[in-house]
Amino acid sequence: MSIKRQLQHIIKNSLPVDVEIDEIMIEIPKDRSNGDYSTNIAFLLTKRLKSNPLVIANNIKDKIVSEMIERVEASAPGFINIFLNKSFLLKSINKIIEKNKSYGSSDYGRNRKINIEYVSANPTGILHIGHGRGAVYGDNLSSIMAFAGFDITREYYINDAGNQMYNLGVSIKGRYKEQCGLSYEIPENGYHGSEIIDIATKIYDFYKDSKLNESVEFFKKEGLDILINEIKKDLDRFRVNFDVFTSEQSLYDRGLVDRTLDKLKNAGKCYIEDGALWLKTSDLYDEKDRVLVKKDGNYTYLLPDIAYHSDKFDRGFSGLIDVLGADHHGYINRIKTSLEFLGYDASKLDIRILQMVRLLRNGEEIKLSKRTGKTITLNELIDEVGVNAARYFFASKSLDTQMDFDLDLAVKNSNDNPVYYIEYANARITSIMRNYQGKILSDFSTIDNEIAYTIMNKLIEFEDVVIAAAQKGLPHLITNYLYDVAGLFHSYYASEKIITDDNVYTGQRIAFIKAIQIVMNNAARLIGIILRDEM
RNA sequence: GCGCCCAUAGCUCAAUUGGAUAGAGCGUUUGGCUACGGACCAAAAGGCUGUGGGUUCGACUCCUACUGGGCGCACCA
Repeated sequence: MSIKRQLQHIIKNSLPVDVEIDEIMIEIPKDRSNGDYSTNIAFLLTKRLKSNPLVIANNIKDKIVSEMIERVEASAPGFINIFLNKSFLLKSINKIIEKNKSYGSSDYGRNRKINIEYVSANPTGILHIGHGRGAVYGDNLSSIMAFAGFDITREYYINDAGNQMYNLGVSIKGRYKEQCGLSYEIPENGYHGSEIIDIATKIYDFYKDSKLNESVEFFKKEGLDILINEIKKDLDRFRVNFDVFTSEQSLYDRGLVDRTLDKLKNAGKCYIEDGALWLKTSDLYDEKDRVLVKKDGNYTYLLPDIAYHSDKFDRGFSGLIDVLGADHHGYINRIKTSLEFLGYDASKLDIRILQMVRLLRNGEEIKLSKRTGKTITLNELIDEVGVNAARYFFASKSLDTQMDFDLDLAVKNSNDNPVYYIEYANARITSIMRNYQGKILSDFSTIDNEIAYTIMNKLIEFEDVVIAAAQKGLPHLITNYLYDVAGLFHSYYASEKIITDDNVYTGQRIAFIKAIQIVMNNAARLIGIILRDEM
């Protein structure tokens, strides 16, 4: 059980009245002279106990007793401050070593099945930096929630149907004709990225000009295969993983889209106007109604999207999470409304909006544009700064932050990147371990260093940090935590020598730094960073 | 115009989602390499948290009105 959870139980038992366990807020004071942990429960009980918080705190404090607690103080205006005892902290070192890679994991999620959908970039081009942020967020959230005891399915939705696919086919065919030395044109809403030219070149190299009479459909299929492959390859390189790729076309093939349309009609939520079929989404959360079937008989993207989300619910997930860019925020209300119409609980669909990444090069903004195809690809980014630094960069910012990303600056600063600081701590530990030939001990009678205790306090917090990150969907709590641990280790390293002639002294410290290393690597793994042992 | 998001040190970002004296990195300044890896450590300077009101024991955090930015407002996805 995590430290906070344990303290909640201990405090609950000390109270004169019954409270919900989660009403007891446990915090870590910024100033450690206010305790290792503190609670504000006394403030919350003022009305029920008809007394002032400090009096309540004083009455409660002596009833808070546990072998992990050294002492408890009441502090104005009513905080209860808890100090852990040192032998408890020291014992945690053995616990960490014993649990090793599973240290920090918990059953907090009670195995609830959660589906997390992220990236889902249209296969009309390769991944650029903007996709990187969503990819890192989704991947990290998945890892963190899985570690906190949720049953996570990582999913990518491939929009391989609809008219953007037709435009892809037309664009590739145009470039193919260009390869063949013929006149060509790319339509206004076609795709102009250099990868489209690459695809046409591949087709030309293979078939020469024998495919000039092929329909757009042929080029569409060829392009789709190549692009999906490229996307998967890039994600793999970026250590972003998926369990399931769901194709939009497959929803049509399985008849789910038509069935969804029928259900919506039967629910009485559709009407016809101007030759199109509308869904009355304004009945609930949406500001206006949306078209499901266009005048020309084609479906809008919304219909298969509703079918897709229904299918996810039908697959038995108790919660769905969609990771979307800020430019899609208008989408939330229409999809939620649609799902309610079909009888699903829309509150179980959690849509996480990430703010946009503004791309700069030499301080100048690069406008993403289909027309020019100008962008910075994910691959370019990785080539320049590496996977670790790129992932850390995205992971360390909260999703509400509108970030500027200047590739030139990133390359220039890559040696100052916090990830190096973390890796350096890991490399130092590895190096010390290599230099030590003796035994690793499991009692810690000689360890008595303030920084060391601060570190132990930090290490035992890990499970709570993971739970908080999972619960709130904030992977950057893990990056912050990891950075803190690395910093503490560097301080400790400077404060006392670890390898000496004294085998007891050294063997105890080796165990300690081993525990630090375990926690650092577990945290790093959750955010897709692999710590090198050598710099 | 309407809706969502944002505004914190010179710059890039945190702040345990309402807690105690708002913290890091970069940059600037000072000190430390005969300590296991100096890509490090110790320290200083830098803030009316965009502005004005409000809510309460307590506000960067919640409400409200402004100011300034990002993103939406399709029979595109």
